Amino acid sequence: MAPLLTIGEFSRMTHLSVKALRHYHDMGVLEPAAIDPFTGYRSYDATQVVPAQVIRRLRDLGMPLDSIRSVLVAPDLETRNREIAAHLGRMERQLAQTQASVAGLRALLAGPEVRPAVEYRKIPAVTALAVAQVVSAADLATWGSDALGALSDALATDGVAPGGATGPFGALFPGDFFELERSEITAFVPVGSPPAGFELPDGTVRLLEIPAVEAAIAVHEGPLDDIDRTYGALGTVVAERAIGVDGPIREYYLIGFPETEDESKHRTEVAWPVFLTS
Amino acid sequence: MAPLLTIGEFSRMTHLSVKALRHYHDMGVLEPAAIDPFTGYRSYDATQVVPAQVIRRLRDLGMPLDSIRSVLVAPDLETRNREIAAHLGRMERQLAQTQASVAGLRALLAGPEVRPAVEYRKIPAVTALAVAQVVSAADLATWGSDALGALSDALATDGVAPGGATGPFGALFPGDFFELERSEITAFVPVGSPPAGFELPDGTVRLLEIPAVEAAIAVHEGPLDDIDRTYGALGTVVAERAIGVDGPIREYYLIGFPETEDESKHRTEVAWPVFLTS
DNA sequence: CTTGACTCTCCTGTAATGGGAGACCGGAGA
DNA sequence: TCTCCGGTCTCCCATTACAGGAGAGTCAAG
Repeated sequence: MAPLLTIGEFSRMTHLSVKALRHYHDMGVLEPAAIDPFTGYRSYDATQVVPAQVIRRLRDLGMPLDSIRSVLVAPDLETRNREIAAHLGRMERQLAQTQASVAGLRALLAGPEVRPAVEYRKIPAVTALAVAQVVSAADLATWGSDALGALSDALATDGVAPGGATGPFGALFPGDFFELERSEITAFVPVGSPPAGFELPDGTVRLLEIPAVEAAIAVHEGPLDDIDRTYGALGTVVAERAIGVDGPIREYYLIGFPETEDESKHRTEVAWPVFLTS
Repeated sequence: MAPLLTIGEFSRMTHLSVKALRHYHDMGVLEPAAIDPFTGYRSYDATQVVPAQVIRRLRDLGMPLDSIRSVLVAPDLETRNREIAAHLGRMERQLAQTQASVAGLRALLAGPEVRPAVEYRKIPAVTALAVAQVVSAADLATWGSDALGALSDALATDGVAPGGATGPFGALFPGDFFELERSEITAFVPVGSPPAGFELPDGTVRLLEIPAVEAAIAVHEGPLDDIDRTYGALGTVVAERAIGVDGPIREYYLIGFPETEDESKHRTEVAWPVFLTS
């Protein structure tokens, strides 16, 4: 009453290649209903057609096999839907980034080389609330908004910063972050000196002295996805003047998501520390 | 006046990892401005920042390095834009397929198991105009519409088919097409017997005798992306009744794109040849 | 001269298969 | 019974665009 199918028959029914079915077996995503202990022949059950087709759909959506396995073993519909929704969210974000890339590409190809103005300026030392964590480039955006939230919460805590923020939010990027795509990033917001002996309640937000620095500075206009253009212009100017570089690169978010959703209105100051050699 | 940059400096300016830059060098996508013949150290030029950023954008769009190389060596803007447009077209199609997959997935997960009705019927032999080619699963949709066009053109040719088509368009899929994702597919349209000795002008369209066959048949409703559901149901029924399988599987496009753009209205008959063993 | 930061090449690993080799299995015809 | 052919098995290698790390050479400053 439950006829078993050979891998070839099952392949025809599900439109999954034999190779793929064997791979799904190895990965534990779709186990054959039976395996002949002597010949190793796989046998599938007609009831496995539907799961196999679900797998096909999820693969079409680019979901990795590991995630598919979790989805399939999820007992209840709720967990299952949550996993799928999470994946669709990732897809959506990826699509948004694709569109941003297209826009950035157009600007880069058609653009008349509008070099942002670069100035040399000394940034004074400040006291700041800060959070630091090792972050990879892929997680930067997510981590950034989390960090911003944490800093905002800390700011709002009574007694921490009597005068509120004394400047825009910023972040420190060690040089090797751009080379390795992964390094410890520090997000901060400058505040007036807090009452002596004051202790922060939360463990992640610390009080940090951001040292003074002399830097080449340019303001990036537009979405952060395009910020490499400003880095390039800044780096070119720095290189042309033959000036040494030292210390982490800083970004100051003059206008960001808290101010407006319209990314084209965003303004970010990039400060590239230098010390004059000439 | 043209200062050379180390790979690390260039990495910081472009937000491309050192590893990626070396890889681009190996692939011939972005050659360093100079290479020290003794140490092998790569040196980059400030003018290479913009090309590097273009590469970054194209990679964000998922364009393979081979294509990026072609784009970069393209001398004129026109060729360049054509390449990019072609890639965006591919992306768009992929997006459409993603959406279709989401819809299909919902139907599969939420669906109340609406099994299409399966009947056993004998299909009589017919004479048909046919085109055949080895096609891989990925190219199936494209090839299908091309083949349909070729067949329509042949039909419209004077004297070929005095009575016009005598039935819907169809296609033959050898069993191993679904297992290997690549096999020789035959698209055909039945016609009345043409005048004796008549010769077709075009080389690709041939006259073919489609043999009679006894088959299990089900009608698939909706887009072809979901046709594996009908294959599964059909295969399950065939397997449950313990019936042998022989010959290529056939699809008849009762209602397709020529009739309506609305894919949910499409109707495709799937005929799975069987010969009764009981 | 040493140290530490930087760079080099080369090898391995990733994810999800495809391609192919060489061997085994099962049913059908001679 | 032998043989043939198609189906299946397990391995191993290739793909893409890098990342990670080993081991060694290079550069500039103290």
